Amino acid sequence: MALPKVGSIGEYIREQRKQAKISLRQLAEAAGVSNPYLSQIERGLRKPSAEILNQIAKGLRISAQALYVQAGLIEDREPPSDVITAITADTFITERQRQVLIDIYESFRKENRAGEDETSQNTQPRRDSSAEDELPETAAIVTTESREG
Amino acid sequence: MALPKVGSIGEYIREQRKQAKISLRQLAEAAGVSNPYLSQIERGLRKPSAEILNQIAKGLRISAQALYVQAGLIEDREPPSDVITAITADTFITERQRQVLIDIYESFRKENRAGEDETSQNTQPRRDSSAEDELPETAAIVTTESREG
DNA sequence: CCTCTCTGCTTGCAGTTGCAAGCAGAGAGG
DNA sequence: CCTCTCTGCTTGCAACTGCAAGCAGAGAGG
Repeated sequence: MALPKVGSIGEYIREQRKQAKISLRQLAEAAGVSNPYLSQIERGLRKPSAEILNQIAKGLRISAQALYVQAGLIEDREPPSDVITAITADTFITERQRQVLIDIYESFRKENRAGEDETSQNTQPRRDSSAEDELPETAAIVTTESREG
Repeated sequence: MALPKVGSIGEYIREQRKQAKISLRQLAEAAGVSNPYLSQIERGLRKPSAEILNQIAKGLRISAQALYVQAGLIEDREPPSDVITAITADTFITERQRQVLIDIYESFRKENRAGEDETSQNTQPRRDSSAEDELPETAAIVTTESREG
């Protein structure tokens, strides 16, 4: 772990804690680490072990993975969409059906990407509700494609 | 990190080293850790940090992730083989879209189950070709459901 | 016999990790 | 004013981590 990373894991933790609106002591207790130590970690004075990071993640209710990434323990691997992988590997449906499912899935993601671009200009992203509004149109498009295909 | 896990990380490392047919000193050098320390790790006398595990993984030419899993730092994320599980866990699409995909997937499987019952009476299962014949009907049914839903 | 090289391990130690005890400041309530 | 509770931080210290120096055994070659 390079020193720059350690500095940023502390900042990251403090940032997450502030977002969660809890005090240092509250997080320390929730995480099961001492509050002075947590303070030192946040200020970059100490380099916590993976186990401590795990505990802090639990206290913050975020994934330990996220903290490991910030701490430089692992690389940030954007998982290739598990859905596509799963569909591709699935043996219970035919190749044609797999392709249909993948097309639908990608169509959904494309719509959500477009939806996110639009909502990013609003005050708050309204992800679920905007997707619900768009869903009927999406299904119609997919249906048309299936018939032509 | 529970103690049992530490014990097994050492055994795992020794095992991998034996498979690679290199001596403890050779691995230590390749990994950039001291050989006495590596010896202690292999025998479970010391609990190495994630950074040391990273170095050892490099020396062994295996993924650090594998060692982290053995050490209990992260969970072994088997890529979900189940399409439903993958869809459920996907954060790129909305809950509603997830449900739609799951419904389609289950519909496909249901049709394939019926198709398999018919083809099982034949000499050889002709899964792909029979599925292609059935696909137009399947798509029509799905389309109807989507519009009604 | 010897020396040399390799093997894995022992041991002492410096630096690091994580904690307990406690400090100082801010705010609330009597 | 006081006490109390909360806040984040300081500090001393025990235990741990990782290393350097070195040991002992095995095998090879002269």
